[in-house]
Amino acid sequence: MRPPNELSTAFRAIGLKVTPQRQVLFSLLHDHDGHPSAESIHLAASAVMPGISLRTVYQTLNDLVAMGELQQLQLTPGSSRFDPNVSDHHHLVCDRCGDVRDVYVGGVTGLEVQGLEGFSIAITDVVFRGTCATCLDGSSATGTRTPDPTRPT
Amino acid sequence: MRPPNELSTAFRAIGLKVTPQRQVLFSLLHDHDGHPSAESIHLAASAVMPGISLRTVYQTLNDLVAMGELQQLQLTPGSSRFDPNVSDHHHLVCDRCGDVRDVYVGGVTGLEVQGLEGFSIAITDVVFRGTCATCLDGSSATGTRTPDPTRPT
DNA sequence: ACCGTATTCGCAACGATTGTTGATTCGCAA
DNA sequence: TTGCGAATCAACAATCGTTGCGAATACGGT
Ligand SMILES: [Mn+2]
Ligand SMILES: [Mn+2]
Ligand SMILES: [Zn+2]
Ligand SMILES: [Zn+2]
Repeated sequence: MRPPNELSTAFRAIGLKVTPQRQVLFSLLHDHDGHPSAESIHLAASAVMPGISLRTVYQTLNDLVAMGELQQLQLTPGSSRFDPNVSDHHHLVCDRCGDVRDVYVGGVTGLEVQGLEGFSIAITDVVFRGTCATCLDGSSATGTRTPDPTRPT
Repeated sequence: MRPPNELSTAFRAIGLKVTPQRQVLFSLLHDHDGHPSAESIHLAASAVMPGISLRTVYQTLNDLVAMGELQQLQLTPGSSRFDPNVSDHHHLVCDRCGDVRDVYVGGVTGLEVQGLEGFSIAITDVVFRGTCATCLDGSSATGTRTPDPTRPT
């Protein structure tokens, strides 16, 4: 994501106004290297600007995604994750704790794809799923993912 | 996914019962090469067995996923897609119509990953996003994806 | 055939996200 | 500086996909 001042210009350029709420979000997202959900962004924003509504957070996130300043990720069931890093990178997803981390991958353009049949590829997403270092250590301690309570115990 | 008779044996082996509803689902999923949602599976099942509940469909899909007979995919916001193809393959996702197709990819194990830092990779998912042949042809005709009605027009 | 237990089904409830509406505020171009 | 349209908020309602719950029913090992 570009820095707050450039985002302000970009917003005005397409007829969107630069409000205090949006500035808070610009700033929060700009120096954030994680993959927060809308809810957690709202929480962080509320600390800086009490009273900011979740509705407004969603609105601005949607705007930023539409402008290509923010990436929206669907890596797990449940809520979307938003990624201020729009450079060419990929993701590690921990099965245990749900953590998402950036990873840089070489050789993506060299993948041999069979069966394209006229499909025109715009972007390639690589997702590595497994277990993060933290969850490997205390091998059953720190995980925060809940088990399936579907079946009787 | 394995054929219905083998699934029946596998279900009984872990203490799950083989009901008519489940047999219908086994059969429907076995010879299905697409990536249906729970809803569309329920629709197809209802044609064969009127009255089968969506709840039961979800239940059995979850069982099959837990057994590794079915893959659950989160490719887009919205509903999960279920994939009876559990062989080593990857996916094409059309941005316009939402269609999902199988694709076989070589060179996945040769990807150079930087920044693993102790992360242990179990599986690698590659998702190619772009435009399918059908949507490229009638270039604005066949797409069935709805635009964002978020902002005033 | 019997019985314990898994399953089914319908409905309620859930989490995430968006729609609405009206009153109020505010950004910003002219 | 002023005026207009956009944005916010509050307060809900609604939607979608999925799961929880409980009473009735049906598998299947014996
Ligand atoms: Mn990222
Ligand atoms: Mn597939
Ligand atoms: Zn972890
Ligand atoms: Zn298409």
